[in-house]
Amino acid sequence: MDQNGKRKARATLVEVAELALVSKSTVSRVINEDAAVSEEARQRVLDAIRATGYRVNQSARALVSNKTGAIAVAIYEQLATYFTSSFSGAMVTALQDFFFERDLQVLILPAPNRERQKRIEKYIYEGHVDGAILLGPVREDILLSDLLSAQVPIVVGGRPIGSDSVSYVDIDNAKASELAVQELIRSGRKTIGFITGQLSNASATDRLRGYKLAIDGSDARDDETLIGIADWGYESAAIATRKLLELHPELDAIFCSNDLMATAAIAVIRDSGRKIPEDIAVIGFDDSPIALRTTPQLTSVAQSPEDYARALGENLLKQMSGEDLSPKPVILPTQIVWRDSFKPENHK
Amino acid sequence: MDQNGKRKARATLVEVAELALVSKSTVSRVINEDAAVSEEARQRVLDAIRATGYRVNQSARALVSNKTGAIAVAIYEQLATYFTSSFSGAMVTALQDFFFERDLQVLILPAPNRERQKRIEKYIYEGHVDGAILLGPVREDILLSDLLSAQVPIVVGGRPIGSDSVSYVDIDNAKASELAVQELIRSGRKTIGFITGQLSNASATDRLRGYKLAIDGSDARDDETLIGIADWGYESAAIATRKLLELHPELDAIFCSNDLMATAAIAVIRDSGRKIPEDIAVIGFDDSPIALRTTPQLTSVAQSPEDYARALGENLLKQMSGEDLSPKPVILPTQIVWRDSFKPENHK
DNA sequence: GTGAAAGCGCTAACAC
DNA sequence: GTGTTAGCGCTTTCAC
Repeated sequence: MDQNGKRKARATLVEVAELALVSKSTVSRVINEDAAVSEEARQRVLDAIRATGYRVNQSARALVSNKTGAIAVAIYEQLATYFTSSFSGAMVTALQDFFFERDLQVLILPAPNRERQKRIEKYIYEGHVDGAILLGPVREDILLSDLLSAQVPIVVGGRPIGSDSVSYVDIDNAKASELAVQELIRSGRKTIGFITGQLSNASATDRLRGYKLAIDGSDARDDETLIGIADWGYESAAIATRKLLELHPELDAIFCSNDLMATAAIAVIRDSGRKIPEDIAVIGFDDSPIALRTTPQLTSVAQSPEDYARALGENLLKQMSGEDLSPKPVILPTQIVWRDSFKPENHK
Repeated sequence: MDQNGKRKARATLVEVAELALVSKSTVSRVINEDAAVSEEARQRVLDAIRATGYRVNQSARALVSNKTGAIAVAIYEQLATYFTSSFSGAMVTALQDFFFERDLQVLILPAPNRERQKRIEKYIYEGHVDGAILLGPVREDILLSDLLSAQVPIVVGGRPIGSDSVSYVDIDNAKASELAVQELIRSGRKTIGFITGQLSNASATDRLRGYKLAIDGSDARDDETLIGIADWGYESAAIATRKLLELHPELDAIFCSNDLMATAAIAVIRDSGRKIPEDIAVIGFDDSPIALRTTPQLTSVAQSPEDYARALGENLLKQMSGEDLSPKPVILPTQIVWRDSFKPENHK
């Protein structure tokens, strides 16, 4: 069998059947724990499988059953960058748990740029997977192209900019942001800075919108220069905070679009000799573990990674079962987790 | 076609062929840019593909061609944890680049625990992918089970503990570590601490071995309590360093098994009021970007993520082509990148 | 409870 | 250049 050093060919169903003295139908039944098979035949088949080292050929199975048993989780960003947010990390882990329990394999597909995104979309619609979850800054123009017309079950995490022809799960970013800023205003803060992440991202624009809404309906200072633009990362947020402090020495609160940026803000504020929350109150977004590691600990707007993952998973499963094909958004609630960087009672 | 609201069935080769008035062979040729096809026929086929929205069925193609066009990169660790090391992040990115250029799709498979590892190994040997790269703390007993007997092309990143029946790529951890410690000794340091990562990991044990080798052949203090055990992370390394400083106030150097832990060591040393490198020299491992962000900047033992990725990729490709099936290690060289936390001229 | 037979959608000889 | 044909390895009716 192995005459000239070649790799031994993989055993097939037929070979197992021959060795077990049954038909390949019976072998198939045993493998799939399907219909009733006599215990005797079952044992013979199991032995033959062991003897031949048989493994099912997934391509063949997928061809006939039209199922691959795999789910793509495409991440439209550099992986290392994506996983710096601990919300993302926890969420992807929860996603894996969700599908693991349902016997589906999660494939993480990194799509850091346009070229790769195209390739991954091709990978998805050519039938390597039964469905896909798209994470990160997904843009409509990229999405709509081939993926939607291919009718593959798809759910996006976070509302894709400008798109309403695809299912997505998101939190009410604008509302969450508005509520947080309102709390700052209620405590008597008047000059409230805002540090935003990249505005190519829908959640960034929504959180910014919420901030503006809260400011608009109040007596707090309304000034475009109170908005610092960063990129979700530490460095850029530190720079933005420094600039804010220079421009507005009377600043008495900062709301940040994520916790990592709030960490930077806290460091810069403390370096400047100001006290938190007495002089400047700080609120972050995501309630990630780093919110516990700052001094003082960070008040943050929370979303549950587990709930988020479950919402994504269930939506996808529904589409995969053909139950519910109309695109629909799922909006998840948030709440503020109060810590020392700002509490409602910290009046100014 | 879409009578009762059902999803429109996907077009097949035959339908395209009928519409284009050619045989399915010709359609196949056009799709695969294969043999010569008359320009006229080619256009008709292309039009028909567009008209029908045809997409190749990967399962069918894989069944007959015995190729999936995908490579698994299994990560035997929590993804978020794995990507905290910037070497890992850069390496995986380089790996993606490597395979992208060769038209192979990289699938990241997170295998944080035994249960998942089993599932992923099954996924691999059932033929979803053409080959696999295993990263993280891979253990022999897990590996050898089914994967090797299934004869799937496999390369491991980092020598798996106790295994020699699988190809792997690694740096010469022991040698690299020994050289770094020898430099410390040569500069006159006598009480050299070592902070190790989890010893379940082969590179951790090798780096520790190199440290011991260097100490053994020298007049530096040989004392088990100079070895601090941490888990590659910041917190545990900070604790280990503090303990080291308490136990050995005369400590004049610390060598850390990775840069993140060296960062922690630096912070603790500076907190204690000691100067780097005057009082205590510090060397890290990996030359990751954080080595540039410490004060002082960190001297570190370097391995190139790109070279590492290329070595993994080429080894795997060789196995996939059937060229080279014998398991063999590839050992990559390292060098010390000198920065301010220690230089050869910083004599004690 | 079991087997025979059809066929999933594609590629790859092999003729013409 | 193009069509015909024979499978790839599996699941799944449908008889028995």
